[in-house]
Parts: sequence; structure tokens; C-alpha cells
Amino acid sequence: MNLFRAFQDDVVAIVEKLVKSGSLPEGLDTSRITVEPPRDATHGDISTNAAMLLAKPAGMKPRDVAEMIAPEIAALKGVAKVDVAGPGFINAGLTDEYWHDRLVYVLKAGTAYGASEIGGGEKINVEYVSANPTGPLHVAHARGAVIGDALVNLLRKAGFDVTSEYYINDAGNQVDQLARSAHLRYREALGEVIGEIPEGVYPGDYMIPIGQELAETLGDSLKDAPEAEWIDIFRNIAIERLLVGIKEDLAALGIHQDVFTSERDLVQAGAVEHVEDLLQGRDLLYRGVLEPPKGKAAPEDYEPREQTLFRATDFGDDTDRPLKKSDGSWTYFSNDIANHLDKYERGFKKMIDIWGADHGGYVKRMQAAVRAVTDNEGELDVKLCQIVHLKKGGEPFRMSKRSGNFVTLRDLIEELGENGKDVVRFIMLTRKNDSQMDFDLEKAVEQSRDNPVFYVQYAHARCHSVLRNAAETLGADTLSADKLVKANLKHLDDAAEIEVIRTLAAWPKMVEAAAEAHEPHRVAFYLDDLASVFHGLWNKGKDDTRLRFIDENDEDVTRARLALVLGVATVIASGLEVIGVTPLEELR
RNA sequence: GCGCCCGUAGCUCAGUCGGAUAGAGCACCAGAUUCCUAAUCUGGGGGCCACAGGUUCAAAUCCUGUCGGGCGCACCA
Repeated sequence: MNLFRAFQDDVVAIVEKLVKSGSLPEGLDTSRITVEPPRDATHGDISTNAAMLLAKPAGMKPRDVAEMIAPEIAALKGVAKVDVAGPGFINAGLTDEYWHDRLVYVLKAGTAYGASEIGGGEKINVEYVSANPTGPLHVAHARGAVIGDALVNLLRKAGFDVTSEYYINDAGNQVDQLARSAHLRYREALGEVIGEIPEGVYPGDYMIPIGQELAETLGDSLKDAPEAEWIDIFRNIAIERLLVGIKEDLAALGIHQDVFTSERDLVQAGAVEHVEDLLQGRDLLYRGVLEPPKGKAAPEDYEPREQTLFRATDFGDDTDRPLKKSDGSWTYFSNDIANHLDKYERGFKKMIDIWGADHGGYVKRMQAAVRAVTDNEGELDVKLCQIVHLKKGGEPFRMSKRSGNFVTLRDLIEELGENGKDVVRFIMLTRKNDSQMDFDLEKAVEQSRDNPVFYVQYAHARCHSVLRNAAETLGADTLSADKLVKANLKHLDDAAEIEVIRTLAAWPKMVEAAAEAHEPHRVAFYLDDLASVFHGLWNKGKDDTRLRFIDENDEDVTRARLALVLGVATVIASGLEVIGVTPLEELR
């Protein structure tokens, strides 16, 4: 449960009560009332803006409204004191007992703690990676993969019914070039000297084994055959093999998407004609000529051509967009509309796509198309990922083992050693998705405060280290959550201890806010905060022995503190679960 | 020329559907450590939140314009 939401309900109830008693006028809008933690901790534990919001419509001064509400809040369970401050904030401090109850709640819930119902079981589709099946994944894909996957977990925790999806771009020119590349490697495997690989054809070494396989299974029958005879076969096999590799690359990052949708299958099933019919039926298509882009030099081969255009401007786009090329064939755009319409027809009103920033110019038209084709029922959010600059010790990092001239995802993970997956996942979430970032391979494996992966992992391991130590004298079987939940938590009375619980108690709100904003990076920042307050408490114990977790002379106090330690470990594990990082119990 | 994203401490970045005196880490300065893991800790200095208007009880946050940086700009995918 999100405690702020609970208090928010209480405040709204108080306002309604005051309306009923005639102290406040009727017809007030309570929907914008919030209860939040004050930014400055000296203002208490919770704060509401209710008085400032209601003052104007009620025709009263904010402070007067506040003075009416404040005593009612003071009467709520768990509230220790209430102040009216500033322009009309009502601040409340909560009792230690209230916070102790929160800790009990954490221990009872385990890593499920933080789960929310705000999603209400609503279906939502998250499409990410969707790289062309023309080679192994590289670093540029890693960020979108991690953001997408963490977002999926986050939305699930927030109560949505999430489907994770990969759209396979297996139609069009690129995969034809792939087929040609496979044919070239096939000829090479049959002993031919292929020389320089032509422009546009994929040159990577990863095509060599596919060529060899084709040579073994097909013999030399298609060696000199015209393209039309082999291109379908070569394309299908190459795509299939590369897709297996891509899935392995994703698995190395701990990613297993639910649905892989083939563009080619959709096209063959007539999904694009379906789009055309739908748009036609809504009178959103016409034959027209697109102007060349103004200002900048027009493309050299520009000539006015008539084609089928979609009225994207009716839905907020800057210009109408072609559904068909001038030769009458479908554009990539039209296929992608079919993809999104297909999702909608599978029951997803909410859709999220994770794209690279270089596709930013494509967002408006896709959103316009989704609205058009779903009669404004469907809703597409697009998260753009800015590029990642790989560094090593501050210097740009390049290497090329498996393929042409880019760093593959596998290379990256392997370069980072045993915890490569966890390091990549965490670091990728240490920036907002739309900020550029540097990924320094040296810093990412450093064991220091500078490295958030380590800092958070270490906090978790440190918790378990304490529990292991305590187990030696108290017995491991007495330190489980269901035993520690019965500890006498009254002993947790130091401000630093309460501060830790307060941070634990913020986790459910964090999950909800991050899920609503579609921003998984907030989880990584929260975990860094939590680790920080926990390490802080630990360090206090260094100066003040009375605050150490284990007091050999007082088992009662020790158990209370171990309950807190277990609570911290639980919430860190819960958060790491969301971002897909393994909570290590030992770092040695 | 148009569209989108970004502009917050010396550096890298957070900043909750608008909330109180704008935060963190690094770097810098001054101290601490026979102690459950020193795999450090405490304190301090440092800001016209790019700029100018507007909306609001309240703006880093929303709107308009300007400047600076990135990305994208017929039928490619």
C-alpha cells in the first residue's frame, strides 16, 4: 500500500465531512488534492496542499481552511503532530509506532512489497528492441532493451497486464540484402573467391557459418541460379538463424519477450489492406503530391509524384504522410500502422514503443496513425533512447570481435566479466532515457561509491552479512521474516533508524509514480538513495556502538534491528527484481 | 527553413501529474578511523535552474519568444 495515497483518501474524506457540516461550501474539486513527503524533512513526514487548492473556490484564506482541516488530520491514527506552515501547507509528523507498522508490512510482504493495483489489470503492450534481423545486437540496442524490459517489470508490479513484444522487420530491402549476403557467403563456402563485398550487402563474419550451413544443406544447385530462384529460401533461413542469435543476445541480458511479431506475416495476412480499408472508410486517405522539404536543399532526385497519403495533419502531425510509394507498393510506415492496429485488435489500448533517438522524427506520425486507426481509443507512448558513448578509462572504446565495425552486446557483457548482465542493466538505468550517456567500462566494475551498481549490491550484501553473523549466535532459523516480524520494534527509536524505515515505506509510491510516468530509471535512483541511508546508519554504528545492529548483551534489541536489516534487504531485492539485477548476498 | 529532445553547482546528472530555503555523486577544502566488511566516514564552500515575457496563491517544472547543443526531415527501413 502506498501510504501517501492512504492519507490522501483520509484528507479527501475530511474535506467531504467539512462540506457536509457546512464548514466548507459544496461543489469543491478534491481531485487535485495530494499528500506527499515534504521536500524538507524538518517539515514532517507528510504534507498536503488541500488548503491552498480549496481556498479560492471556497472563498476563504488558505490558512483558515488549513486551520479547519488540521485538527481532523491530527486525530488520524498514526499522526503525532500537525502544523500549518508557509502559504497553507498542512504538515504532519507520524509516530514511531506508525513506522514500525510499516516495517512489519515490508517483512510480511517480502519482495512482493511495493506491488500496486493502480494498473487495475489493464492490458498494456511494450514493444522494444525490434532490431532488424540482419545481424547480432550491438551496444546501441542495449539501452532500449534494458529500458523496455525494466519498464515491463515495473508495469507488472504496478498491476498492469503487460505483454512484452518484439516486432521483426523481416520485410523490405534490408532483408533482401541479407539474403544476398547469405548467397555470397554460400558461394564462398563452395570455394568461390568472393572478393570485395558490395555496398549495402551485410559484410559481417557472422554470415560465414550461415553460408556454410546453406552450402551443406543445399549443395551447389543454386550457386549460379538467378536471384528470383533463391532469394526467398536464403532470406528465410538467414532471418531464422539471426533471430536465434538475437534471442540469445537478449537472453544474455536476462530478456525473454512474450511475443515476436513478423512484419512479413502481417503483410501476407492482409493487415495492411485492412489499414487502408479502415482509413479509407474514415475518409482519411487521398491521392496527392508531397512538397519537398522547405529550406534545406531538396533531395536531388525530387520530382512531384502522386501517391496515397494519410491525413496525419488531422491528428497533430506536421504534414500528411505517404501510405504507398509512387510505384503503388506499401511504405514501411503503412506496415508499422498495421503492426500497431494488430496490437490494438489483440486488446491493447495502451501501447508503449521504445525507439532509438534517430527515429524521433517518426513519433508524431505513428501516434497520429494510432489515433486514426483506433478511432482515438488507442494510445501510443514512445520513449526515445539517446545514444550511449562507450568509454574505457575516459577514452572512447572500440572493438570488433564478431562483426563488421561495431561493438556487439555480447562483447560488452563479456568485457564486464561475471556480473556483466547486472552491470549493463543497472548502468543503463542511471540516466533518464532521453539524456545521452557515457558508459565507462572501467567505472562500471569499480568497487566504490562512484559506481551505483556496486553501491547498491554492497548494501544488500552487507545486510546479509549482518544476518549471517547474527545467525551464528541466535540461530538462522530464528531470523526468518515470519520470526523477525514478531520482534519488539519499539527498540527502533533512533532518528536514523526511523529514517531508514521511512525510505522503505516510500517504495510503493515510487513504483506507482515511475510506472505512471513510464520511467524505470527512477527505480535505480531510489535504490541508490536507499543504499545511501542504510550505509549511513551503518556508519553511525561505527561512531556510536549503541546503534550497531548486533548487541551481544541484548537479544531483544538485536532482533528489532535485524528486522530492520532484513527489511532493507527485502526492499533492495524487490527493486533489483524490477530492474532485472541479481541481488547478491555476498560480494567477496 | 521545419519538427522533436536537451540546457540545473567546476564535472556527471536527479528533481514526484506546479509546492515551502533547488538536491546527490564526483572534484575541491578541513577533519575522523584499535569498530558488525575501510569495499571509508563527517563537516564546509560552491546556483540569475540558458535568457526574456506570460499563466498561477505558488514555476526548474506549464505557455510564448530568443539563444546554445543533439537528432530527424519526399516515396528509405
